[in-house]
Amino acid sequence: MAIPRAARTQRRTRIQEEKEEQILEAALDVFSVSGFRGSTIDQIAAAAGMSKPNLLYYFRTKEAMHRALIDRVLFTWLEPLRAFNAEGNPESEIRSYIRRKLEMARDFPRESRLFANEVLQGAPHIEDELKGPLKSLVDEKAEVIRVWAKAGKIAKCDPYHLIFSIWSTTQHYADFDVQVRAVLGQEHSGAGRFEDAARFLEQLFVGGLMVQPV
Amino acid sequence: MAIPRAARTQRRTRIQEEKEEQILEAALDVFSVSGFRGSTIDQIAAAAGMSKPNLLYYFRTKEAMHRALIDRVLFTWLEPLRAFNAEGNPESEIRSYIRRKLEMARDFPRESRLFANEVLQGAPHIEDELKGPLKSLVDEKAEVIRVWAKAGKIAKCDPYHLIFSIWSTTQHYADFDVQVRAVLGQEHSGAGRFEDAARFLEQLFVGGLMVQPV
DNA sequence: GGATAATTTGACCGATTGGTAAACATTACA
DNA sequence: TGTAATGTTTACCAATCGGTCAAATTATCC
Repeated sequence: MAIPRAARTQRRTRIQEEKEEQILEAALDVFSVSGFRGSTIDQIAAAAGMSKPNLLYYFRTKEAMHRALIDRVLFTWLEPLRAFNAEGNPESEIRSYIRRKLEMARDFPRESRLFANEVLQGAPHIEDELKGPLKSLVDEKAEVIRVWAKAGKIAKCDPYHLIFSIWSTTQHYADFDVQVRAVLGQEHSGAGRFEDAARFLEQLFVGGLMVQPV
Repeated sequence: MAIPRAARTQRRTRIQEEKEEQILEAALDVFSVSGFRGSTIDQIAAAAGMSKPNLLYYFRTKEAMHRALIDRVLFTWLEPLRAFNAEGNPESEIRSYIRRKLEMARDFPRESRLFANEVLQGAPHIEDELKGPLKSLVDEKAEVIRVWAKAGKIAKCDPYHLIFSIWSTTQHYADFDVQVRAVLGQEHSGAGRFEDAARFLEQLFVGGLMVQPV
């Protein structure tokens, strides 16, 4: 007789590790495209190459899968911002933050779209994370930027909107990838677009922030 | 005997005008939050205050409703970019483009989210619009920017990525509104955030583009 | 190798999905 | 005011939805 997964307290089996990994990978594929409401368990089961009841043996509900996925991805997603260093040189910190965020957009577009879908639809499942851990982290880093501005190391500016603008410009290349490629056309849709974007964005932010405004 | 709407060629009735308006308004509410797949006809019918079959009398399928909505919204959505004027002063043109886009994010967030949902999910219904009318318009305006840069009126930069960055930063305040408010906290989530954003973005883009880079 | 626990499957459930049929009600117009 | 066209509703459909169950299968451990 099988014991429902959530009731177990024992150590996880090898099979459990593998299958849960498999499922979350498939779930990322599906949720990142269609959002929570638009995704079905059948789709995820098909993508994971297993039957629906089998999938539900590991995650008892669609919500549970989504939550596990969010939890797993959120931490790494905030890594670049966490690496933002108060002691560093402002210009190079901002440059490398942009670069890191762009690399994540390039290498983990599904993760970006997972959050984009979620936030776009009102963040019904991650409201707490936004108001809690995310806000705290941003508050902390905004304070760093504020101090830099006060010390004249960068232009006076609203640190929150600065962070928003770095988020939006970089994640744009993951979330709106289809549009970016449609507009650039086939000839400029290769991998090079990320380097072009990096060059432009560093120019924009360094130029826009490293001089005192009039 | 009722004639299915799509088969009619006659002039539209007063009732048709009103009801179709009502339906598209409700559809915008629903589609902009849940995307195409995640929205149901029942939700839209409820939001429009009419029965499902009644709604289906005016739009025969969910797809037809979505398409009508996209068609209606796309034109006005591109208005700010269309207003971008080659003869104008570069600085003030960029400033007013940012301002207009921000005003649209503030006043028409549902329209922004409708497109965001669609593009995020791979743009299955508007691929042609992206590769056709949208690309053409962007190509045209990118050429204007390129000429400005060549003439030394603004810094040398990739015009496409400049446009992308204006899109992303401004639309961010509509598409990711929940996140923006969560991070800013209650005290800074009032209407003033759009003015703060405008101030920051104008500073960023003018500072980043009006001086020649090193 | 056998007992036991973990895993997988097919058959199924009630609810919801997009959409239809036809009867009924209302409106526009002569 | 009569009537034909337009508009609305109730009842319904097959397909799909999230999820359950019990039986069958496989892995683990002594």
